[in-house]
Amino acid sequence: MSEKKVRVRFAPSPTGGLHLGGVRTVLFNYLFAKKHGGDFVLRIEDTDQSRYVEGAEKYIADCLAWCGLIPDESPMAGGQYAPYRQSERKVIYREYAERLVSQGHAYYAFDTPEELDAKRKEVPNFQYGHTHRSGLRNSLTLPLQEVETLLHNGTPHVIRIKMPDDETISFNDMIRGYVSFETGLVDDKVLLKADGMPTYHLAVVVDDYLMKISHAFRGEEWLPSAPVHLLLWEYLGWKADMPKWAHLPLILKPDGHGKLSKRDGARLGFPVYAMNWYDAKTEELTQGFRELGFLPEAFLNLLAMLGWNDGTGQEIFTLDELIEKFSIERISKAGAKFDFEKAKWYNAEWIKNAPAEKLKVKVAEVLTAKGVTVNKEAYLLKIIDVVKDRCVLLTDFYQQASYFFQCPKEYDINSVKPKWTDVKTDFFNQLKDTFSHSDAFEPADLEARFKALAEEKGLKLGDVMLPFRIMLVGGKFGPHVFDIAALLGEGETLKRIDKALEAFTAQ
RNA sequence: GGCCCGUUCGUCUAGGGGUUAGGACGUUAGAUUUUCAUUCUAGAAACAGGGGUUCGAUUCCCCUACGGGCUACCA
Repeated sequence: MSEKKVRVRFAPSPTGGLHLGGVRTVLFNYLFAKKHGGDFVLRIEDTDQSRYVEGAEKYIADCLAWCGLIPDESPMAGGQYAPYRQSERKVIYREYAERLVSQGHAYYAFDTPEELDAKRKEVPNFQYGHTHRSGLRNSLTLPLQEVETLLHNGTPHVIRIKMPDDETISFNDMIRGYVSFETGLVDDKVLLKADGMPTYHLAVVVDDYLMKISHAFRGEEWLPSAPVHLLLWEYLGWKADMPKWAHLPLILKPDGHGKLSKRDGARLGFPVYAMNWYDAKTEELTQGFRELGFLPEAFLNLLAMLGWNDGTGQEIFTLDELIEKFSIERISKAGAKFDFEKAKWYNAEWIKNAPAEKLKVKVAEVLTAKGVTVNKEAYLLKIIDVVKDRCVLLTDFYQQASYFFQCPKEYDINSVKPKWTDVKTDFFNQLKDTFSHSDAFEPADLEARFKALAEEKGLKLGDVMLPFRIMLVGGKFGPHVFDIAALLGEGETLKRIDKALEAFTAQ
């Protein structure tokens, strides 16, 4: 059993955008698989046709691609255990459901949803289980003849598992340790729906078996239905092949309580989905981490730290390091509240530590998207190096770098105009002359000339430094002014002084 | 309501029978930077409560409280 090849799966249902909790589940699956030389498969659980959303499947694949978590097998890439879309495996499930019925572990139930709704209203704490199933319309209560007639006539029905009245079922969760349940308290879950599609409960067991899944990671919200799955593995005769379970702690809302949801992002002003998600039905766009300006490396890094650490205090990890150091034993049990401030810190760290070469394509995209023309790569690289320390998000490069490519359109005029004097006008006019005599146009030389002139004019350095910055940048931010001037070059610097002077001295 | 899971600074967490309970984010105060950011230094800040077990519990056990999840022909 221990020689069994590691195979894990991420099994989302294509119902909308991919939540950060989902990406974390992918990550942990992926890390575990890669660490053990195993396979990572993507399986689409589209058994609920009413919830199917067009485009969601491609979106999920795109998210994984952006993150660099590429499945070894998937509906798109195919694989030995295809198909990987449950809707395309529909015929498979019925056979196993029927097998369970014939073995007495499951039964046909003919109650309509309406009847059950009524029952739930009428009976407090109603459960379709050993306490109530004897009073309902199913193959356990109806005469054999009638069941056969109903079936023969194509009467809509479901197949439900028959939970034992009084058994204790337990297992060893890789994260939580020993967990146990009383079967009498769990209801007879539907296995096969009236439309012939399996529910998650049946499909997950059948497919995990057929696809030889060795370890199953999923959110903690699945823990209560684990006994159903355990029983199914047993009844189907596959117990020896059952994957090891790992129920991941949930990602919670930063404020208040409960699972983090898409709505929280909108409410609190941060993304929850990996990438932008456009809902055609509601015409609603939900912003993603990618579009907000996160690096995929940072996104993965911060997700990994939500519920896992390597015990050393290290917080910045590359994907390769995560693969190397990942271990299930170090996953925490408690849910984690999502902290967007810390998320931004991770991104800032990744931007700060990335070589300009790695950032150039993304930065160029940010700038061009805003209408800034970027054509000289060597220049772009220098600019990135000089401003990346002040960017938290990739989109910050617009504000931090665009003035290197175009003259500021607006000036922080309030910071200069009230204190403007003719002496200053005079100073800057002469500065142009001094600067044009600088041979190299290097920061140190420019600074020396600037200082000498200020002294000559009897101006305090502080009185002209800030105006000079605003002339070149437009606002009170950016690297050292003389570095900026040098990067801009003589022509552009003089031009900007002129242009700003006009604005500063206008009535 | 029932069942299941959980509980160390505001947040993410390390630790684990005897510690000044450590780190990070955020925050506060300084230093550097004649802008902003980075960087650096310092500070405030936590073992939910009650019972056991023990010479000694934050650590082990039980209870309570609190939090979360599930309770669909959704996943």
